[in-house]
Amino acid sequence: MDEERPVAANMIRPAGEVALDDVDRAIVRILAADARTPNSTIARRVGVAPSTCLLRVRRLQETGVVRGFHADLGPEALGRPLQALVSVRLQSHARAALGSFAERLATLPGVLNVFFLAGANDFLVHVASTSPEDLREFVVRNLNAAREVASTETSLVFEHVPGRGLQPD
Amino acid sequence: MDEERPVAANMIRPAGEVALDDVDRAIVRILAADARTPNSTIARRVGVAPSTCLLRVRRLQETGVVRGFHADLGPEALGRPLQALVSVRLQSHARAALGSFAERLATLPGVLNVFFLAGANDFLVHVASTSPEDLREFVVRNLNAAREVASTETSLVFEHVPGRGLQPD
DNA sequence: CTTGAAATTATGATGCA
DNA sequence: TGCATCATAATTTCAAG
Repeated sequence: MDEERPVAANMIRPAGEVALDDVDRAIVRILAADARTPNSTIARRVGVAPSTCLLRVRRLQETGVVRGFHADLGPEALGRPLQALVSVRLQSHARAALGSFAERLATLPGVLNVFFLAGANDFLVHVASTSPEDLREFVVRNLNAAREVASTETSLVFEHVPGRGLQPD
Repeated sequence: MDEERPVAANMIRPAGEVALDDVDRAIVRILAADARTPNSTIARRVGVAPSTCLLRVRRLQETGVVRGFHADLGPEALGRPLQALVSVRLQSHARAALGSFAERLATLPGVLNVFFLAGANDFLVHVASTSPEDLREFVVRNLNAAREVASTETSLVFEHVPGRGLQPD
């Protein structure tokens, strides 16, 4: 009696800014801090009825304010204590295949983010590795060995400080 | 009768890798995909009793495999459609204040991440802005104007592809 | 690890401003 | 339109086996 949750059948395209009132903003803040907070608790904290709160949360999802809820995993506990940012410069003729190349990168184990960068005409790969050897092999095998890649530059991440992010005031 | 949830009184420091069995890995995958999946649904999908599943989830939190659950917010819907990565190089004498400087940066609206980079002896700020003017003002006011900062280099993010991340096979 | 039962929560229908 | 109340189904949670 549950199986697949439709989540949001008619998702509004995240084209423009969505108007939020104080209740919406409070809900967003709570869900950003702890996505598993029960609906009834959110309702009480923001001062509305649970049914109203449920409607608000669903609307926030439908309007693209909330795109999803995810567990935040600990890299060290999962055996990937070493993070790096790898800046990649492509061959000037290989720009066409950029999309599919990055898509493939994004599916590799340990790849946290891929950023396409405008301006420098290259991209940045954020990766978590099990060891320095693993990192080196990742860069050599998946980046340097690719025909599309002209050069790479690897920077070790000494510390990662999550910002306050997108939370509304 | 709920108020503050203690979450994990005796949190194990994320010093080393944690051994996971198939059930743990399946739970992690489900929570990474949708952190609001009901415990009973997780239990059925991974093939254990709900009470067992609840214990597993709590252990995953205590051991640092799961650090938290967060709503994924849409930058466009929240009025910050423009993302950038700003590489910052510090004055060679200002390294001591690096920590507090980055801490302060991380609390500014729109700052998604701050990465301390070893090797290049500088750091990278991932920021979401409301407009090009807003981005420019952010860089000038919070970075260039700081005494500690020697130089910055801003790259616009053309597209952000989330990787498969840390999910176990 | 499971069963089972009590407390808590989610959710939709309905009525009110 | 937006919200609250209420009733019912589902879930969480813990004690025992």
